[in-house]
Amino acid sequence: MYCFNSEEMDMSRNISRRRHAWLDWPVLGAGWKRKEVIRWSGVHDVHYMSPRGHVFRSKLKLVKSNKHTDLRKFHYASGLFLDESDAMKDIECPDGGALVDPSDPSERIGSVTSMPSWNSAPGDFCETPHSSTQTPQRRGSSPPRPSQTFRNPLHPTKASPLGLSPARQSADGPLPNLLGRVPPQTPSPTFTSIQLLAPTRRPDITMRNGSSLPNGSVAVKNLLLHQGRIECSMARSTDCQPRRHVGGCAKCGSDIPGIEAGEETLCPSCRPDKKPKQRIVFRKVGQGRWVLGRTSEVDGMTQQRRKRKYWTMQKKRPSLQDAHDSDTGDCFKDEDDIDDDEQSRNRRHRRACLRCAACLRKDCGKCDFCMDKPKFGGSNKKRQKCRMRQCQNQAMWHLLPHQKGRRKGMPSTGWVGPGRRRKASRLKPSRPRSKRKRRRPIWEGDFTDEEGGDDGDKVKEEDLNVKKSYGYNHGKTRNYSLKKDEDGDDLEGAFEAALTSDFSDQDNGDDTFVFENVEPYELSIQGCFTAPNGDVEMVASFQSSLNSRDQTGEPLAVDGTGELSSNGIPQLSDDVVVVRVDVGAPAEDDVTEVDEVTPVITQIFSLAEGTQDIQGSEADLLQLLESLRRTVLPVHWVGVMSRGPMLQLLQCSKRSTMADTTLQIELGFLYQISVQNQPLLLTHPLYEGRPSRLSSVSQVVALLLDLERLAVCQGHPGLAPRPDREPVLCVRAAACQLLVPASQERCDKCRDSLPDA
DNA sequence: GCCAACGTTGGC
DNA sequence: GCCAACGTTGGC
Repeated sequence: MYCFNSEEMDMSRNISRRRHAWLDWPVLGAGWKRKEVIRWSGVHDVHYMSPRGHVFRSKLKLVKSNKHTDLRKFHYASGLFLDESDAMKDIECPDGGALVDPSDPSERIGSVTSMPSWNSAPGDFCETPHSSTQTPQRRGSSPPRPSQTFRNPLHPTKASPLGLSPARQSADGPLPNLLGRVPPQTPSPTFTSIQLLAPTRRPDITMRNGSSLPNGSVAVKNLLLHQGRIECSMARSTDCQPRRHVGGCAKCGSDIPGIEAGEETLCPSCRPDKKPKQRIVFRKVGQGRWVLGRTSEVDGMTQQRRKRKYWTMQKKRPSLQDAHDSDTGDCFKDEDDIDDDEQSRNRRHRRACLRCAACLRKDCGKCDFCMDKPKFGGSNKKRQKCRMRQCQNQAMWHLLPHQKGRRKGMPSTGWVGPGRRRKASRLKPSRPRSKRKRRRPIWEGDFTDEEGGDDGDKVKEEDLNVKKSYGYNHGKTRNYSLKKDEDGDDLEGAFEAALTSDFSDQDNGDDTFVFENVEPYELSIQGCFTAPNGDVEMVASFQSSLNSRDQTGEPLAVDGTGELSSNGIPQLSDDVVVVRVDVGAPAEDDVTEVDEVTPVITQIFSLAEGTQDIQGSEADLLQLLESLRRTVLPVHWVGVMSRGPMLQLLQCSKRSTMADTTLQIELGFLYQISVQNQPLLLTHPLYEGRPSRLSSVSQVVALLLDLERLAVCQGHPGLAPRPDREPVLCVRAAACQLLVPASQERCDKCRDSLPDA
């Protein structure tokens, strides 16, 4: 076994570092640099830097910025021109105008001053008779011949573990491409098997112009060898003549019908039957999530553990965690998790739930992040996702729309972002914020929500509540008239304006919405309206009407046909304007996903008088669901169908005081309310004066609105002493009422159980 | 090969 | 502590 000495180890490290360092790349001209980046996954990326420091990460960008230079034959990965004659033509003919860019001569590839003529360069290594003239090469009549050589002879060196893959490719002879074909010209295996495996030997590749190519790249070498443009140290030896095939199988030499001379491939017997079996298999198990091992190798326990680790990792990140997601699993890790966690840290997490309105919308094209994007004419410095597209549940806090106000340089017209937070007076809710929204209490066994609960987080959470609650109890009515977005996406416009309405500095600077006196109502994302003229309009004056359980006339019921009114919207009341938002069929995915976190109700309570008259069908529930989806629900309430069949209304925001509350409507529109899997007792005041069945949209909305005025009883801290800094775990009194008015922290029963009570 | 954007870092 | 800048990486 060969052991590296310290010098070789240092050199190897240097080589490794060099692969991430900028190297001069005179092929493109003086001042140009090139860098190879090897990703964690093993993928190689190549970047170029102009003399002015502009970095190009793709050939497209390179070409775009050098429109006057023909880079069609520039091999981006290797950094060389595939056809030397073309390269020389470009480089040697600056006066022809092809290279001249008066506007930016320093950026020009292959400018006169930067790249001397290959022919006249001192130390020209072209030693063949043809090297003094370009004619044969230009005409393409001469077969490729070694026209370049290493200035410094190479010496066989011991193999290094670095760069094994390309070396093996060379050592084993030419590898076929996907079609089983091999390059027509390959260097001697004797040479490649030793030299390309020796990263500790990095002799310079000397170009004709006398400049040295940094040859840390195996790809460069392979290309040069492939093109016959360089020679190995044994170039003078007859053993080092490029192996050439006239045609036929490159491995056994047999003729292959249909293969012309000069074209090489592998015969069927020599061609690999199939792709080699991967020794390491990553399986994609979800959006952005991968697991190691084949399906058969991943048992349920492993999946569970990996899922737990995934969320363990997520909990460490300062993000706004999705309400459902963080409820899964505990945060304990076993020893096996450590390595995987280390890997996980190296991977990026897609900060998108892919379900919220922000995730589903398109780039606004107006925020600072969009303006930074190259497609919007930006310089790509920020490289951030559109602010309006930042996930409401998982985005980094500082990227959210209201976190970035107008700054210098932002346009004064058009959308200017949500802006700075309003002055406190404008944001102040009608009652103390602490009473309006409370943090969820910590319950026994609940480890999901309270980590990092420092003051800063509290502030952020409050701000989040601000963000997610588009309306406040100002005692005013708001009329929204939201212009359709430029791309015609109603939802975008609605969401954008919904956000903007509360956070923009320009309360009246934008004519897309106005404020009038109306009872506030927290508009959910789905609560946007489309006017017949195509504009998105919203009139949020339905608080009173929706809340009127005893309003004159029968509450709007979903009729047997499920028909809507003439304008395609369910009739709620005269002062409610509802516009279709999502008329698609209930997404199965949604049902499935929400189902995972749906509390399991083991006991059914119903206000129906007796169970013998249960009537109705699943179709009735579906019609009710469809109507609910077309109407305005209190913020973040979502209706889904689940097994039973059962229509469930869930509060999707974990920040809501109703996060743990579920309204279930069963066949016959019998319903029940559960809080943290516990049924709300029939004696609860919430049931008073309420119909026994929720057969209409207005009844459902009214109940949800009433629920939003409540909060989950925080219980009382247990009697068991807790060490300092340990979270206080709450327990409930035996007869806890579960839901209390939002102004109260706990019900009477739990209050009586307080230690000092 | 290219784009999108996540996550870190250095300057302020 | 904030944030502009950008290295870096995942996905297509």
